[in-house]
Amino acid sequence: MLTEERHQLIRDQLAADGKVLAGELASRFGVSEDTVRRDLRELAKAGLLRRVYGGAVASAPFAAASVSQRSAHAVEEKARLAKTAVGLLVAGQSLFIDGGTTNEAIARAIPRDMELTIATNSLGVASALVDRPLVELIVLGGRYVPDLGTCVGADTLAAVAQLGADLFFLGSCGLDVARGVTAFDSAEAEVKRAMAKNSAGIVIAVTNDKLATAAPYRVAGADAIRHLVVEKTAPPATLADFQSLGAQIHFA
Amino acid sequence: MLTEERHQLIRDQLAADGKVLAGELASRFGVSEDTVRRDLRELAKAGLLRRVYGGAVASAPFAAASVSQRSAHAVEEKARLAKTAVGLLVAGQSLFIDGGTTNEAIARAIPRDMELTIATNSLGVASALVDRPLVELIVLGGRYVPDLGTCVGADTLAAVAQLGADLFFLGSCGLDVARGVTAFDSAEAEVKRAMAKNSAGIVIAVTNDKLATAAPYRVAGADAIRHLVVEKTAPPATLADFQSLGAQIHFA
DNA sequence: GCATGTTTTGCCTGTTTGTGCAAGAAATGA
DNA sequence: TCATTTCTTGCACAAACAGGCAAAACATGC
Repeated sequence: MLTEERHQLIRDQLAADGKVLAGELASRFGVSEDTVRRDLRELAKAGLLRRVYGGAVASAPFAAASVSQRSAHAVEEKARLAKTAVGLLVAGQSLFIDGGTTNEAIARAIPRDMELTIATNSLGVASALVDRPLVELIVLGGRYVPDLGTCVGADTLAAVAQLGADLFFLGSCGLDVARGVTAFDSAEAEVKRAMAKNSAGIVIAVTNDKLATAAPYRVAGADAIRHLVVEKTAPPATLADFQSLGAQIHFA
Repeated sequence: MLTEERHQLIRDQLAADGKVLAGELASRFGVSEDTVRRDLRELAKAGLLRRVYGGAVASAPFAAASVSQRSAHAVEEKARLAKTAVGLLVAGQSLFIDGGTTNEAIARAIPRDMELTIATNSLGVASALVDRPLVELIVLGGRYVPDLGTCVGADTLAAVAQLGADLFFLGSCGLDVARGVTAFDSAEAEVKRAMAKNSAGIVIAVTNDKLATAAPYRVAGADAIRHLVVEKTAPPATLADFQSLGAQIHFA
């Protein structure tokens, strides 16, 4: 049996059942589980499936961008980043928080006994804050975009324009020294720019996979970042670049 | 069975039923309750559900403290009212839906295959609609009031003023023939009035305990009600009064 | 044919991850 | 209050994992 042949059969079963088991494939193909694991690893690297313990599942192409699907990814890391990020907060501050799973983790990590004013266009962030009695929550309405989990558009921009904040927790889609902070969506980037304009400092918390990557729409230059919260394992060279542009680095 | 698979099934049931029981899941998956508890703990950590004693519930704003206390009340009745209320909808319509547990039940009851434009100031309603791909959702932002589960204030009013709707699902606090539709909160009443003004017809769905009661702030006269959805056990005399003022009565 | 280098595969190594069990803590309901 | 259920924590075991290694199959050049 050819390697290519196995790959095709794996993809077929994945399309039919939505999942495959490593052991099952091994006995079906008459090869060792190690070989199957290698196959799965390769296919995962090509983005054709998502590897999980015991096998693999279909890498939902449509829902990949959707917030609900993403949030299962790198939960631990994001929780650690969130914990460090909330350490930057001072009681009484006012914040902008936009969308993204990292920002939702930050919202959940905000201590219940801290008095804050928080404006957000993310329903996920808003939900996380509804039962915080000391948080004055301002919802930035507008047209809701399911893929982003946030509100965007003219209404959102108008609402942002009327507010100011001490800190802006910017959910970054891509972060690169040269290209700055970038987003995948034009309307989303516009809202982020408005928030950045009306806040005194920008805080960005990112997992390693966002570092040194860029998306089409520019939000702000790398020099606009006041605080950068990263994992301990982040590449030091990249961090040094951001630091030289004025960003304060915080390790989670 | 893959861990990932269990997580997905848990989320599916959560989306369908709004709750899951640890013991039930364990026997359904053929694993120990400890494993299910670990699954639930992980999903809760990712913010995908809210852990409760005995299982888990959907992590939506309607699980917030103030609202959840109410939502435990008369769940069955409200689900029936909701089912009848969505029967009034026609594909392509635009709606205002404001807060309240009954309106949240209505939002959940909206069929997934119906195309609608829905504007709401309730986070509970909004989160119930986020995964309806055919619903164009407009969030009416503003200052969030935890006790109400809705946004109110000048920003909300400004957003409402820019929109119009075919129907307005008015979450009523009190409903009396003489005093009309009334609310407990001044700012809340103001938003309701704005929505009523910009919509072609008002729909009110109420449980019996709201009938023939009144709250301090007046929203609209009883003659403004186009559709009134009530329980089968509602007092006929009261209903006759509303009917004589032009309301169409629908029994759940 | 022969030698060389590459690819694929299976096996072995230690490590990680998921699972069930048991004991103690916490929450619930009478 | 007490009894029961549910939950968390620590532990042990098995399954699954990545990486290194060597044998076999294959291609390439002489």
